[in-house]
Amino acid sequence: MAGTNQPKRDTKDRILDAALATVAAGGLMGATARRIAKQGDFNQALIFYHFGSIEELLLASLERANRRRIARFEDRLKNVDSLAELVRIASELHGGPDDPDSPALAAIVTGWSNAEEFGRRVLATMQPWDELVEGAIRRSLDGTPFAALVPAKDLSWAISALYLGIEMLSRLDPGDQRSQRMFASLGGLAMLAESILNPKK
Amino acid sequence: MAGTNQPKRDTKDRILDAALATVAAGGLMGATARRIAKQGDFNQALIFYHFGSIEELLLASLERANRRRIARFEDRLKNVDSLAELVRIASELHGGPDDPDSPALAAIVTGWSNAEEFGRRVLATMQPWDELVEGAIRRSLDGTPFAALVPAKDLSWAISALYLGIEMLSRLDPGDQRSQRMFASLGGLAMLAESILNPKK
DNA sequence: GTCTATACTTGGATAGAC
DNA sequence: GTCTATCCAAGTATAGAC
Repeated sequence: MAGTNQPKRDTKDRILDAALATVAAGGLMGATARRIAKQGDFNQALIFYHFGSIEELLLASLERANRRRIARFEDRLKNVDSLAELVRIASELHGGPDDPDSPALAAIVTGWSNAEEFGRRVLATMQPWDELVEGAIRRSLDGTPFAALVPAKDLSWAISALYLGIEMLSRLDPGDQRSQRMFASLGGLAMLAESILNPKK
Repeated sequence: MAGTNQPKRDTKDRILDAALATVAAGGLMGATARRIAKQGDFNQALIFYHFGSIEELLLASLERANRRRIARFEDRLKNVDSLAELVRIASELHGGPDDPDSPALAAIVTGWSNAEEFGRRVLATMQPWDELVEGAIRRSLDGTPFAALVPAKDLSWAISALYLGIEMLSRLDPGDQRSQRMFASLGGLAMLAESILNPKK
């Protein structure tokens, strides 16, 4: 496959770029062969010639983008030795405006599209949970030093995110063993944290 | 709309049930009008008569299932006053075998299907991250009481889940303000936890 | 390797009988 | 309110010329 030279200037890369851009713009369901080809200004048939199918193309683009991100972050990650730093890296990874792949990666992994009407209504559905969790957090932290330091709203949002992520991951994972253990550990952690911070109870 | 009586025995409910079941089985992309109708053993045209479109049907089924879950849990949630209990509820919510809606809800929210070949490959893509994070956690917790109590593997899995959830939520959220603040709070939290547990640093 | 043209399939949605 | 039949659009994929 890696011949002596390329005829034009790596068409496969152009296709991969176009796939990512198309997913970023319209979500997974919007990433059709026709639209990807239009986005990258090449012929639709090339996708099948080079990748065989849309699924294969999507996976290939995910894998390439992921390799890039890992290459950019692994040195730092390998030397992290504080939780605060770890959170900072995740934050960069998430919000970095210099990485155009980010939305496409999330879309391929999570599978749903951009924040149109549909997205907003999905979000609205979750709001009552958010409020319930926020109240629970407030009551939980009441009287601990955490109450002043961590806004309950932010923490409840994080918990919503964590919960959704767990649903998603365990859905991709056939066995679903890890989520069970994870919840157990998390429960132990929460209990420990409370006994340290709020022994009065 | 709520007439004096129903002709057969609430067809709309049957359609909603079938939609949920179909999504649970084959993911969002597998939830086509024809398959939903086959699943519920009714006519395809009824979907459009009662709901107008597939999107509307999916949203309606999400909303109904969500209302049910909230009704079942809100009393307990309103009285939670410990983080450990909160985690326990989330765990029940996640793993409860008595709630058949769970996979469908997650699928509608997350948008991608069941753990076929595609899902496994998506998962495989994330494994290197998992390992990097696990290492970071081990080094972070080294020398603290947490090291013995919380398996780094479980914690790293939780962090992967949290991260994906954040990506997903902030994608649904047009403004994307909350994720910024959440990361800030989370960073502060991590720093605080470390200064308490490991003042030697 | 790249293009044009097109075959084939599936899916959303509607018309109109009952 | 439910059924049959069908239209139409969009999508994946392939054949074959260049």
